[in-house]
Amino acid sequence: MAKLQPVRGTHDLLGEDARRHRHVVETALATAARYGFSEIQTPIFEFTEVFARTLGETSDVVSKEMYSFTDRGGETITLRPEGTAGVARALISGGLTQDLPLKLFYQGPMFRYERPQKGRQRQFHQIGVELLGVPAPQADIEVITVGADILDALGIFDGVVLELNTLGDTESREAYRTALVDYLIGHKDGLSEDSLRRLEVNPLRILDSKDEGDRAIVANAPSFGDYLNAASQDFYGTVKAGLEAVGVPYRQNDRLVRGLDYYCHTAYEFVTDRLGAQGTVMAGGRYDGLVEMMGGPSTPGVGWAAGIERIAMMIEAPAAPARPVAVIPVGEEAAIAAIKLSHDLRKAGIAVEMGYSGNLGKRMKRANKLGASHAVILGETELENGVATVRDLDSGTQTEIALGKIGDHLKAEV
RNA sequence: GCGGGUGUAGCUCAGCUGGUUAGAGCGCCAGAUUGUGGAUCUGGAGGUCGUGGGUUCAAGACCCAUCACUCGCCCCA
Repeated sequence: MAKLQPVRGTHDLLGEDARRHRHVVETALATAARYGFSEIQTPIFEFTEVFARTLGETSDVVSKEMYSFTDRGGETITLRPEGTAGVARALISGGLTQDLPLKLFYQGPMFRYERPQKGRQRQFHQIGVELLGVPAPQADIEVITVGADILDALGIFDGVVLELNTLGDTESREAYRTALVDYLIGHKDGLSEDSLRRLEVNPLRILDSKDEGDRAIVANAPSFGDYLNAASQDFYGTVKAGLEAVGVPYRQNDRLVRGLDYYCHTAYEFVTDRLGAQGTVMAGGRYDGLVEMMGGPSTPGVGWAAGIERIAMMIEAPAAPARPVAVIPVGEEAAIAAIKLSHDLRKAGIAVEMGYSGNLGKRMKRANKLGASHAVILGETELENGVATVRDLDSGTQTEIALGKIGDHLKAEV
């Protein structure tokens, strides 16, 4: 470390960036609240097992991207790489299965040891929702709809496309998986190196390979739709009908898959072409097997997560904070009076800036730079008369106003 | 983890085929203006040219390594 610098893939957030970030979180939380979601904050670290068990030992996230360490008590701990596992753990350990159905919203930092890129950092932030305890497709519809509504509230819905697919129930998925592997083994010679590896680990993933050779083979592969049993078809049909009813457009994407075993039925992603290689803005699916896999009672669930940084890059800049009023003392005597006046005005709900040094000219200059709407000048002559000079910095006009009435005057002006 | 690009002041960048004291604009500080800002003018601060090696009489420029950012792959939000 030659120079003091932030750890690779981490960033400081300030000014407009911080405002964008906050705006995403607040908009999402407020929107989700209208759908009955309430916030849950789970710890930033969990026992490593929580993630290893749920994400699968073979997944990239678990096998090479986790920030894991042994703490001073000898426990194996991992900084959370995603939010669902922690929520599922909380459901089990907190006995929340008594309160089903549950609609939870979360937000916060996640950690993955990945190569940083635009829209991909090692510490990144997600918002997400989980709807637990509802086996019916109405839950899927509601979860996708709240996501769409959030993107709409953030003004980026027109920059995004909802891609939708179904993985069917376990029976359908196993049947398809077998058929797909049989087919792919027959074309083994033409598959890319990556896909040969996927064939072992996660064959469904080959469906969305970007390799041209793979694509040619995949084009003639058996179709998932042919392997869906009646129940799975019904389920998916209801989800689609629901989305149509609420007017959320979607694009069927047969190649959209989820790697992990506990995913079933609905899989979806809101994607964009505005962020380069990082096209996925919000993604999720149904995970009926997850809670049981973690050792809890069989509990269906559906949810999504979205990258705050990615969304923050897409939205319009949020409104800047309200313009402050600059309180300017002139001379020693006025200093304390100015502190009191500032305090009173702030108590009255007005944003006040009062510099720490400088003469009137310098303070005026600073007030201008801060974008102050008014300067409230408090000098000896004003003090004697119990007034302050209130100058409108846009028009340049100024009047003397009694100290007790300044708050009201300023509020009336704005 | 793999492949490509970039790295000069707080910011955006210039710096010719290596040549002597590294520049501009914006921003910052100060003064013109010791109770009145925005404009203008004047002056000033700020750079081990990402870092470490190497080649050369001479390196910001060339070579190697390394760090960071960036684009794509992998994976994913």
